[in-house]
Parts: sequence; C-alpha cells; structure tokens
Amino acid sequence: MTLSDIDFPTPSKGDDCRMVREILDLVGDKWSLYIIATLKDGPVRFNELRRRIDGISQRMLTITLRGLERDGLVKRTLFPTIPPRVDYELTEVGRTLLAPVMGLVTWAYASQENIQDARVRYDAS
Amino acid sequence: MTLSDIDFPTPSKGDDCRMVREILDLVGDKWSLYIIATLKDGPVRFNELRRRIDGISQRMLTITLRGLERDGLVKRTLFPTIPPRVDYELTEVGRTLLAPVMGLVTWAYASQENIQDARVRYDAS
DNA sequence: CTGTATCCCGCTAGATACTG
DNA sequence: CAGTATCTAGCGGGATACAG
Repeated sequence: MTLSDIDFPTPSKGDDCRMVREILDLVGDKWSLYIIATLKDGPVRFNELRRRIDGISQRMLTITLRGLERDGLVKRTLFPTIPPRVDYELTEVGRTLLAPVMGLVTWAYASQENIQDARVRYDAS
Repeated sequence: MTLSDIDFPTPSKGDDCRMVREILDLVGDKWSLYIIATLKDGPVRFNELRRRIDGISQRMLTITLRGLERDGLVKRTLFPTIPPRVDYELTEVGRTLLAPVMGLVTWAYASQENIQDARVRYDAS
C-alpha cells in the first residue's frame, strides 16, 4: 500500500480510521515518543529512564511504560535481586516504530529555528 | 547531524532538548497530525477539513489551525466573498513535516493487527 | 461559511505518602 | 530500586449561542 491509500475518514473505511486514530493517539500522548527514543540504543533501567526523560514523573513513567508494554512495543524484564532491577527495551515491533519516530525527532531538531522565527513573526502581527 | 547526535536530556544541551520537546508536543497534540495529513494533497476549506477529520469540533479545528499557522506550517487564505471562503494549505516548511508524519501514519496502518493482538494477549494475562 | 465567546465537565497528570 | 495509592488542581475540549 502507498500513502495515497490512506485517506482519513472515508465512509467505507470507518474501522480502519478508528484504529489508525487510536494508534496515533498512543504515539501522540505526552511521553511515549520520548520513551521510545530513549530506548533506541538498548535496555534502560527504570530510574535511568526517569533521569533521561526530563520532566516525567514516576507515575507517568510507569503508566506510559505499561501502555507500551501492553501494545507489545516495549519488553519488561525483572531481575529479582535485592534491590530489584527492571530493564525496559524495545521489542522487535517497537524497533519498527523507531524509524518513523526518529524521523519526527530529526525534523523537530532541524526545524527549531524556522518555527521560532515563524512564531516571533506571527506574534508581532 | 545524525540520529545519534540527538540524546535527550544531555546536561549540556538543555535548551535544545526543551525546543525539541516543545515541537514534538505541538505535533503530538490531539489534532495537528490529522490536519497535516489531511492537507497533504493541497488546499482544503474549513468545513471540508471538519468533515474529513472525524470527531473534531469547530472550536478545536480553529484553535489547532491557528497554532499551525503561527508555527509557519499552514497558510491561511481568505477569499472575501459572501459567504466568505477560507483555504488552508501546507507551507513549504509544513510539507517537510509531511514525510515524517506520513511515516508514522503508514506505520500505524501497517501495525494495527500486531498491536490489537498484543493487547488481547496482555489483557488475557 | 467561517469564525468568536462562554460555560463547564472530565480526565490528565503532578504532588505526596507508602510498600516489597 | 521500582513501584502503588490517593488526592486534587488545571486545563483540554465539547456544547451551545452568537457574529461578520
């Protein structure tokens, strides 16, 4: 299939649209993207994730990780040591998300100035 | 620059990180992605957008479009006819967002079943 | 047709305290 | 260390009415 096959709410494709919507919402929530990007190089422990993702609370990190785990994008590995240790890493499916996600991140990074300037211009008028 | 240059909260790159965060938040809000995807083939009028984007309210369409306009991603053209007509289209910068965004959409479309299955499996346990 | 203005509900997510 | 539980404020966003 090609991009032009995706046309948002086509009456006949209602179900497809809802699913795509739902999945994009997952990716579009506040933290999923950052977690996925932070896991790009391999397993990371819980508190290491917390440190690397600026501003995330413990609660939101847990909740978001559970969601990603439920969707089969992230794998959780518990080492029953004392103190316990938990590694999170992308699954195979999760890694397929990496390319599009990093595409966005790269775009955001490259477009910073463009957007800043546009905002200044807009706010001036 | 390469992907490996982007490492989220590097102490020395605090400002960069905040900007990337801010821009991803923009893209990650509830509606921006759909508007951008819907504008991929050219100008679309206000109410046509509303019809094509399932579930968006008039209020949120206006607000989201203003945001995209402010960031220089969408161009607004008013035809002062009666009744008035307003076309929205992607700017050149906006079109550069299209590739990464459609990458995500394509991924979401292709991964529907994978994710559905993962959820069923997770919820069963 | 293309908005703006207001009201208001519900959920998101931060803060805090506690546990194995 | 890696969570869970609870409480709550803020705000995103829907509904509705109105305007140019």
